[in-house]
Amino acid sequence: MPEAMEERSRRIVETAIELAEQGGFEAVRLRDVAAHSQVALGTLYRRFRSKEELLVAALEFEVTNLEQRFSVRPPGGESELDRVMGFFDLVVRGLLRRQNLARALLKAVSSGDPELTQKMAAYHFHIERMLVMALRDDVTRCAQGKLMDPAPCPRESQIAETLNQIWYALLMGWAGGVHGESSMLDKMRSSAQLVLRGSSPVV
Amino acid sequence: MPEAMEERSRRIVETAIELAEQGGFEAVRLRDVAAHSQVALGTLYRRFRSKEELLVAALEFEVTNLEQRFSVRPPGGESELDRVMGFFDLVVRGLLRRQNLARALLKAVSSGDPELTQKMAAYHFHIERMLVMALRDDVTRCAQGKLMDPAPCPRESQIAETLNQIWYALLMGWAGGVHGESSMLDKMRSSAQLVLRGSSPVV
DNA sequence: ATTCGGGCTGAAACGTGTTTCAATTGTGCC
DNA sequence: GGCACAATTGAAACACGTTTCAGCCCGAAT
Repeated sequence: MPEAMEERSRRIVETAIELAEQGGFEAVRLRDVAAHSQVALGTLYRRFRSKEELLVAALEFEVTNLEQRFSVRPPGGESELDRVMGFFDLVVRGLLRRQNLARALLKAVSSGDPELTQKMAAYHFHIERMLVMALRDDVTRCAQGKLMDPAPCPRESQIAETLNQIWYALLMGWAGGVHGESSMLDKMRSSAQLVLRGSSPVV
Repeated sequence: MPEAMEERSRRIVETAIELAEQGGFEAVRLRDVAAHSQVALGTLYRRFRSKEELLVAALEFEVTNLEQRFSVRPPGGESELDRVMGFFDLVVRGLLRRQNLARALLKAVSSGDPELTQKMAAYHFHIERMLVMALRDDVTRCAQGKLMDPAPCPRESQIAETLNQIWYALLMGWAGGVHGESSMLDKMRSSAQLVLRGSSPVV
């Protein structure tokens, strides 16, 4: 997780992740988090303004993780569609490994708290960056596997943004039990197909 | 407020809507709702299992409302894009009139509660039905302005589902303050353009 | 070493969603 | 009328996010 994070805060976030893995959003009881991370409740609240903010910090953590995996084994494939879907496959594998955590983070994200807007924007930025790279089949790295800014062209931005929106909605549906992971991927594939066809450079 | 709703329940939902209009999600304090609707807290909980369920009932109410407006003044326009955007304009006008309510309902919807899955599916069904009608430029009504099942073809279903997903994600962004209503509509338009281009029958 | 200030602690308190329960009320049935 | 049964009530209690506060600790400045 992100560069500058002090020991204590890190312990808190890690505890939150553990608890969320085990029992989801409700299992992240802040009293427990504080106790488990050997910190007073007041301290926890000094670092994180709310339960949601804590979980969003956990999300940052996990997104860094995803970027790592993405950069190590970038999705290959012949077509843009295949590569984009390769990315979503990667994400789903991560989700399935820790469903409780995933649902907890989604719930935190969708709390609608305007205080978290900025962090959410950053999150979307990361996802869209990976989508652009998958589109291009070109994963440019910096040091330590950190990803570079791909400087997307308008078409790429538009596609990535749209795919990200669709993906977000599908995740929400998955979290609520509307559909399972395979049907989620199916829907994503057909939507992506639509979007990519619609964006193909004028022939 | 669908057909069968008993007096007491209706009063409760209406109170919830009032309070949400005035102060958003947090202002809907169930004790207050109960008091305002002249009902004991226990009664409220007999009818609605949770705050979220109550607000989702309010959403049903509002969707019926929207369908009414939709059916009275269906969005016109030359192209599929124009008509679809006409629908979203309609929705946005409704949102803006009562932003607090809108945000409250969105928050309730995105609680991720699996108990609400069914109601959410119903909600999406209604939205997608209107989208299909907008695509066709053919709003078929039953009695009392109730909408008929348009029996969408696969292409229509696919488009409507995808547009609905994008719309949902944009709404969430709006609720969180990521973008204002005009930029939300802009984004919706460009995404819709993409989707519709991609779905145009093979030329 | 002393002092200062900020963060930490422990514990209590508050607000609100949710649950529980005994007593009451209303309603259909005999 | 009297009865059974379910819904309603009022009030209390519980759980957990959040706030508050008095006292303590520790490192920096003097």
